[in-house]
Amino acid sequence: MESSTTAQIVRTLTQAIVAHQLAPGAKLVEQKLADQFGVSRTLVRQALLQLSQHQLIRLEPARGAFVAAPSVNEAREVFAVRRMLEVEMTRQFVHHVTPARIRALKAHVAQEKLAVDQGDVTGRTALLGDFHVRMAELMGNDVLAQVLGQLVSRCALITLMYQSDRAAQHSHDEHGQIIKALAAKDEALAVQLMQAHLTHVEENLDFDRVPASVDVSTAPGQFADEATA
Amino acid sequence: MESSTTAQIVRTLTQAIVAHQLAPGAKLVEQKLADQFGVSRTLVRQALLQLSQHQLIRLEPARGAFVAAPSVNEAREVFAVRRMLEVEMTRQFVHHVTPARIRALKAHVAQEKLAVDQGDVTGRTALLGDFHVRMAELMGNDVLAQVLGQLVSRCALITLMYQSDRAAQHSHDEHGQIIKALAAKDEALAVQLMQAHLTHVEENLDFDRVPASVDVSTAPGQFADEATA
DNA sequence: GTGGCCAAAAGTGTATACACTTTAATCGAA
DNA sequence: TTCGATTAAAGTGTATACACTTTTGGCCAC
Repeated sequence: MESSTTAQIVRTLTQAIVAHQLAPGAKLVEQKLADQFGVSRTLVRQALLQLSQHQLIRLEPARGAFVAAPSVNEAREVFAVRRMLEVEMTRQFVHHVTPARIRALKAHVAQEKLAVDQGDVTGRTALLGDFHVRMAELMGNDVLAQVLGQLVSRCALITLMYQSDRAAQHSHDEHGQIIKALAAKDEALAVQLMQAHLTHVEENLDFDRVPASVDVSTAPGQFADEATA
Repeated sequence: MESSTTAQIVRTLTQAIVAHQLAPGAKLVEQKLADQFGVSRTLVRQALLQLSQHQLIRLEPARGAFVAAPSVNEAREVFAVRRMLEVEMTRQFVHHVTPARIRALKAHVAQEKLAVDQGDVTGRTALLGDFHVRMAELMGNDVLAQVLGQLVSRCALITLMYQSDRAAQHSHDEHGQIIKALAAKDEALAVQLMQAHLTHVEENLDFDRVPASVDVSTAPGQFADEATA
């Protein structure tokens, strides 16, 4: 279950950040994290360094690590890049459709449905993002999957900062439609649906909502206390 | 000139790797690097961690750091992703052309010409790659520039491993043509040229050449001795 | 009260120390 | 000689120590 301890810390913190157990802007104090994980600051620092490269935290010299609070502008840029990649990915996917791949996507969307229906915000957000990464993996391009994975992580943070609540179900539905178009090998439709899907996700972000307004106290996770800084 | 020491080490090592002063597969021993840079292993380890995330080195647990030797398959994947991004980027660039931007690109290509004419392999490779990153920057999408920057770094390593010598001039020429098409706001032509350009770069890679055959001893750089391991 | 200065506390940045793993070298037996 | 085992050397992984920076809290002057 655990690979290199550092990787485990990165995973845990990533989840905590993406799930908003750690609020954007919250400070991450090395010694406190070290105590929580039962390791020395050395490993925590390694983890923080990686998280900063994933753009999930900001590292200010001599001041510390702070959970990233992506700007509206940055959000738009991330989505622009995703559109570039995913529209083309969808186009190519149509020509590499196999029954097994369609099955894999359907299985994934089934998981999404579970999370959405149960109101599992954390799992839901992760799964909705992973759908896109899964497509990349199924196309057999690991580099694409990796790049997309990074972008989707950043989107998760952005989404949770700005997304209005009812958008999840909508995203889930659109994934289903996309799969149908892929299965039918309808390139034009699939591309158009993916394009629209990404646009919807972006448009549904409510950039007027003040980021700081997200309520942390309702998520009594492992790190809730940390987020109050 | 130097920001955080670690970043400086990353830059220096990146250059050394991309310029083949450190041969693919060469082992990087932490203490030796620490001595060379006049710092402790702590900072070297931070740098190595970052380089591994950039896919420029492989980090094998308890065994050490080794300069990456990208496989043919990985090379193709990287180029596939670049094509996805850059074709679309080119398409959009046409609609955002300004005289200043065209001038900036021309200035860059002028630098390329200098490096190519002088036979400056290191500078040449860096500049030929940076052309694409520059386009992203000029479009004002920092996220795109960052993602592309990573991919281009990996390409530099790949290119230097596999690229036949005469390809640099060709790439340089194609950059010039692309700029012309952009200046003329000819979307179809610009896209087609970029598409062709990336295909050429990829096709010109000679995957039959044994990677280990690159000659390190002719590059008497700061780290030439390291590369013999 | 308010603003600014000084000192103590908290926290980060880097180096060092030490345990553990891998690698190599040496020696003995077949 | 060659193979295998044993042991020393080299190297990595993690913790700790300590210097330096930032933050905080209190005190005094105004």
